[in-house]
Amino acid sequence: MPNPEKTEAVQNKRQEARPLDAFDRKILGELAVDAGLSYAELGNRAGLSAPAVHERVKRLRATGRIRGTVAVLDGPATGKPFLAFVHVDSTGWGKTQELLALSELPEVEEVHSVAGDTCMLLKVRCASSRALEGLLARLYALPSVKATRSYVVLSTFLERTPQAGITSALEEAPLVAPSRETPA
Amino acid sequence: MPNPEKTEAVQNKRQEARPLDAFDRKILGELAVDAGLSYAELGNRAGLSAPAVHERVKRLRATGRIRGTVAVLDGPATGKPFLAFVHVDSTGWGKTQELLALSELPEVEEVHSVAGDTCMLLKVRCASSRALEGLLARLYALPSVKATRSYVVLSTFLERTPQAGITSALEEAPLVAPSRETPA
DNA sequence: TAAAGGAAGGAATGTCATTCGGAGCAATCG
DNA sequence: CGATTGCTCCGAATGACATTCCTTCCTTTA
Repeated sequence: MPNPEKTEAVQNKRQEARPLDAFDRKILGELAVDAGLSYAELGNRAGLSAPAVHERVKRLRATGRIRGTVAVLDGPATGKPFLAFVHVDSTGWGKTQELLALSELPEVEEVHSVAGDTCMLLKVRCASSRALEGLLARLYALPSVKATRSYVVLSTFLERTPQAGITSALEEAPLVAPSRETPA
Repeated sequence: MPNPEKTEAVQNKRQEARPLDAFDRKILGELAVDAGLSYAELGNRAGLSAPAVHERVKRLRATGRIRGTVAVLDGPATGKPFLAFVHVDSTGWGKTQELLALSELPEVEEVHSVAGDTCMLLKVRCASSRALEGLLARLYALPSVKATRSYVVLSTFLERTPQAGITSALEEAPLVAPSRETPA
């Protein structure tokens, strides 16, 4: 019979207290750019053998670091050249259920609740300006939607999924004198 | 010697005048959700043999419909739990070169120029609020950046890459009477 | 110091991606 | 109207690669 306390400790170690060593981050960085790499090639780049990389990737998937592997489609080339960000101001709170229904549409790519002068932020990609109009019509059909502001994308300079790298320099050199809470 | 006119026609047919038949769209739809499917399984779902699917996928990649295959990383699980959309107001025009330099940072995931009351729209994901502050500091360090408005994401309800589906109903039922330009 | 857990490397095996050849079909041209 | 060309599909064969097993090494713990 396993010791429950120890089991929990091990699970914690597995699930959260594993701070992604350099090998993991290197593997994640490569896979975030090209998931079609073979484990052998991935091992070459990371300095590990193929089985070792396989083991780590399996763990990264199991622990949720890697959410999945997808093919990135080109919007214009697949018939949806219109990209827009839509800010939604809604009355009340918790009416998100209605907005989530819009997630069924393949045109809706992202739905976030945000802090700021707006409530919800949508990223939508559709076939034409008329389709965008139809989407806004559906938004306004929701009783809780008070107003929307659309930002139609003219040019996309960069668009990618989350990357593995972390720029530590961003956390240094604050605007004011550093507090003593986080000494070097 | 090939007929130039005919060659061009064929190339056009290959590069643009191929309107993605039902098989292609089905394949794209599946791969956009899970690129790890085997060609045999993909063939089952699309109603084709494995070599036929392989041929189509190769063509979809060659024609740019599929931009690549990537592993989707989980932001919080990989150490970057702070997601924000930053609107940038800049003076002048064509100063995007400076903004593109920020694309080097793995924290910057998207850079668009948009129509609306703002010029540029950035999607950034970073490790902490301090890192976000550091990123904004770098933005304001650019001489053309006049102001920014940040929308920090509180909850993400949906976040995915471009999908293959197109909701044709969105282009129907316009708000006003349909013009005679596009008769049924 | 001894023991145990975890991780990496090498080799073997199974699965799958990829290629090759042949057949059906449509459009085109004579 | 018939022949030909080009395209796409399928079945089989091959090769590469993912996946597993097992041994060894290292680190941690009692």
